[in-house]
Amino acid sequence: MSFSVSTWNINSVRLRIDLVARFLAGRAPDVLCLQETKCIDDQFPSAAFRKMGYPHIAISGQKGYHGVAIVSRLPFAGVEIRRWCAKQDARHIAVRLADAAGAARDVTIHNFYIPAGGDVPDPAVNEKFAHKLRFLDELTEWGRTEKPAASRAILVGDLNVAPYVNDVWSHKQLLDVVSHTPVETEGLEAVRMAGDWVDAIRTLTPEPERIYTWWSYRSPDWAAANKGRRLDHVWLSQDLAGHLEGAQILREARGWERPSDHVPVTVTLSL
DNA sequence: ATGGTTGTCATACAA
Repeated sequence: MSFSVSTWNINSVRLRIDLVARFLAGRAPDVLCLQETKCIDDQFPSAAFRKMGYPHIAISGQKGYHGVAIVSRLPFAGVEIRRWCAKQDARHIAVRLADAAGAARDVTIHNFYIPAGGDVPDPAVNEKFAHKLRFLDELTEWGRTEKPAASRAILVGDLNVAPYVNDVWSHKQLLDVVSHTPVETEGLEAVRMAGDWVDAIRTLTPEPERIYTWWSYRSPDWAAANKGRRLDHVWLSQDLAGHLEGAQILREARGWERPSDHVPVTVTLSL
């Protein structure tokens, strides 16, 4: 069985439900993980997803900010929502796929939206950056103590860190820019190592090939300038990494009408 | 060195 999971920071699921429909009609992943849904659970467009063939829906929303969701063709056996850094932010949701999911049964999918961290990369003067670093530390501790990737697990999301040299358009120019500072890139690497996760995208496309999943709205001609960053990730537990078949970063979605600043990332496994 | 855009909700804040 071929199993596919996508992750997409949609920057308001209500505003861009037609773009989600276009993506699902074309790519049809088994599971889609969304970040920055920006609405409370009652406002989530569940009916539209059901109509598109995604009847299984797990939501952790909040008013105006953040918000994550997982929509699926395959049924869930359980849903877990965790809170981080002693805040109520909706930045994580996980599902376990049910026996009825066939070969994908018992796969757990964690969907994260790590704090962006504000503009100034100094935790002493920027509380948002301090929060981001604390979040990374908590994730490392989570990986070390709870072993979330001990078996059949996938971690996806907008991790808001471009960890490697060729995950940004200019390593040198972004060393002091939030998302690519050494404390963040080393922090995310610590998270990955502590959990024993495998970076699926970089396994298929190793450095030094450049990979981006996000282009700022502030660049007037994003495609020509191509000043992107790889902020969106798919990580696999070791036992699933051997089943990795392919990946797709849908760059063209950045050029759709009224786009998100992030594009969908899809990984396919042979289970 | 600076300002550039977007969404939500209310005219500020987060990204």
